[in-house]
Amino acid sequence: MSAMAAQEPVRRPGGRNARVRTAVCEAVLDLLHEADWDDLSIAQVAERSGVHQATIYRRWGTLGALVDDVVTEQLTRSSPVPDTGTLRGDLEAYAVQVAEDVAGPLGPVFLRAALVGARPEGEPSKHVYLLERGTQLQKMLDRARDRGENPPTLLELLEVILAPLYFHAMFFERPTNAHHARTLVDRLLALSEKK
Amino acid sequence: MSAMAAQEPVRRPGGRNARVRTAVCEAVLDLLHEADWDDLSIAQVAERSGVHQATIYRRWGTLGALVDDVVTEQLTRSSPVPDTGTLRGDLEAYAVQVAEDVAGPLGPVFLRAALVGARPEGEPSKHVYLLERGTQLQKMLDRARDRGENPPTLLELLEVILAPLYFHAMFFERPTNAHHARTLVDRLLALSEKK
DNA sequence: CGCTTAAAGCAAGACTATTCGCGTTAAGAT
DNA sequence: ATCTTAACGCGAATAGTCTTGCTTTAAGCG
Repeated sequence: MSAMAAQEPVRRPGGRNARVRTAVCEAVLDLLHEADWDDLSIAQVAERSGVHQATIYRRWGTLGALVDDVVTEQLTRSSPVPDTGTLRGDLEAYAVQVAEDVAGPLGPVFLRAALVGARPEGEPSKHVYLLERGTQLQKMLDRARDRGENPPTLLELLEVILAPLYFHAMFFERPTNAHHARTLVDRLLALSEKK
Repeated sequence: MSAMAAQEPVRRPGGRNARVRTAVCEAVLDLLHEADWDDLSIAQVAERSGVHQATIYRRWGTLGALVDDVVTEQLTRSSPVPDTGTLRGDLEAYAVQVAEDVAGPLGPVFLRAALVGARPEGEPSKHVYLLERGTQLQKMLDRARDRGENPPTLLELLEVILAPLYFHAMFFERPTNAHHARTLVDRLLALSEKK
């Protein structure tokens, strides 16, 4: 559950930067597993993490920005883009991975965070996260092309696989499962073949 | 912009029910057009609508529930399910409609509302809205089948058309347009043909 | 037309969330 | 080892949100 170890002697200037960050992140994740975003408060995070409220306000500003930061980092670290040797293999591994993420407790939180325009500065924003991920996925598709396979475009991948998985997480009680993920992969590959 | 006229002599018991509701709804929509959800407050809605804060708190409880209520009603009243005589025609009309809705100022708000578990009681919830809409769409598909066409399933429709449109609204700056909507319809029909 | 009653208005007060000034701590540099 | 400084901890001040008791209004009804 708590995947981030304290990386003691790091970070740039003045303060005991990193320690605070990991403590806060852990607290947020913990609390998010115990209750909804709506039940979360900065006061709560402060208490749980042992970091003073004022510090959290100073570093993140709002609850939205904090959650966004934490959740994005968490998801980014979790799923590496697969490289199984076949397009189908890659796609299935990726789809199942996403399905799991999105079905987990952080799934809805992540989606909601994407809709909250609350980043400290003009910083990152969901789009950049998506772009980074997009770049990796593009490489995956390129590999397939290099092998002589006939991969879909990145946009098709996003629309046919990612979008439905997110959609389920938003509107259906039981979001997704591996079988569903595989159905989506079939659909995407069928599209590519047709062309 | 303000689509709801005051329906004076209606509603059930005691109070001057309807007048207040429409005033509040209008205020919320106005304010939502002017700024983000995050900048919205109940105090603001009270001032703009001329309805007292306490009244709003008593009737809706939270900002989330209020926005959810207003936005859902708004979207529900807007788009009727089309009946053009052909499956393709229906699908295109529907897709373009949704694309417009979701690209408008209320699009992101609606999506966000779907992720906020803030309904007064255990009442409606997004799912019911979706179900209602789903029923209508199912009828549309049934009509196509009765005409001898080969329509997709409702789930396929949702996944191939609705999900990508929502996805774009969430993660891309320029959400969608009619052309994109038509591409999605093509994709869906291609899937049906294959089977 | 005059009751009954649910819902609205109002204002005070409780409760939270957010900001601020100031003293303290420790990371990185000399 | 000492110095510098950004970031932290703390408590108090401020601002904003939400609740509550009481009074008033008007919809529906006899």
